[in-house]
Amino acid sequence: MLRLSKLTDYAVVVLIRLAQGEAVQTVPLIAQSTGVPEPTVAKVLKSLSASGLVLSSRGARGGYRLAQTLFDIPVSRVIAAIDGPIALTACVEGTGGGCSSESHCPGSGRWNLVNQAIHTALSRINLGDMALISLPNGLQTDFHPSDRRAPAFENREL
Amino acid sequence: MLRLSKLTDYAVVVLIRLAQGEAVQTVPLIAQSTGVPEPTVAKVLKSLSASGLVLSSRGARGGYRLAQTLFDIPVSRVIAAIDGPIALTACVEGTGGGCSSESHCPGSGRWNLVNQAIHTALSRINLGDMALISLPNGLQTDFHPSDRRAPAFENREL
DNA sequence: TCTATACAGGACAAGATAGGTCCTGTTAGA
DNA sequence: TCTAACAGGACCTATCTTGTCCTGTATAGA
Repeated sequence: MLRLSKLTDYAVVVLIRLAQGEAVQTVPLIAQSTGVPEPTVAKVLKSLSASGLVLSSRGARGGYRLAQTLFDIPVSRVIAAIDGPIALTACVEGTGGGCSSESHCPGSGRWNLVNQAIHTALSRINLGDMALISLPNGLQTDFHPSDRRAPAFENREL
Repeated sequence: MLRLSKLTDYAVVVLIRLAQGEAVQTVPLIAQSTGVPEPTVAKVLKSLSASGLVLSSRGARGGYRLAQTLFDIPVSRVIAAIDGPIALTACVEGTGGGCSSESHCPGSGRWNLVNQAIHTALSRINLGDMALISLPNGLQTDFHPSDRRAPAFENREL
């Protein structure tokens, strides 16, 4: 199975949660509302913060908030933030090589075509699309108004 | 990193090898020419045989051969043969559910959009394309003539 | 200035999974 | 009948992911 780490799934849940309710939310609050364990939420948010997807503020009244709207975050960025560069195998340009059977390998660029196709596909889907699909209708109005660009999803084509 | 199993990579190597040289090839022969360990080649070929991508014949003079040309095998079929259905997470329709935090999960169909996009992308790339990219020019004429559909790759668009 | 709050950045252990090996049985050609 | 070669498992090991914990640092408010 083509596998994505659970942490990436959690990251999507957390980001969608951040788009709801208070602008700035703490780790315990997010953990409680999403059901994801608190240390795991913290871990995910650290990665997202390092990638610039969320902004953090320390100290009392601190917490995390989205750096941009869900519709501006392609799925590929979330995956890259948590799992690193999107690449199907170790035999891919840019990952530094080191394949033990490189001499027998009929070409190091074999999977590049596939990687490009997947990256393109993932760049076309944003978290706003995913949130709209996953949320019950009643909750869709719970988005922070500034996080909603009306035409973005209605005329969106995959 | 969005990871594909090594076995899938081996499967592609083995399938491309099967398109070269003798029509029927044994496991030891393929292992020798590809550098992949013999037991691993056997394991991969069993899976490919079960999926109908290769045909097996037992007994002396037996071995494996391609069931169809490389250009008729999309990458998605190889991945499905080795790794099972293409699905990014456990929370996907058709995998039977069982997610422990399903009650908190804001929508089980969240990743379906992404899965569909990836599946579409992978269905558009076939092993013939990959073989042409990965092989040195001198070896490209080493394909079995019947495995080559001239217009297929020259005008192919991703 | 002090204290409580909350993130930052690691280290680490347990469980799951993939990768690889081996064994026995079955089939088919010589 | 013998040998070559695939079929179908079981099984072990190494690696990776997941989840947890600890210590340090920054900030707001009293």
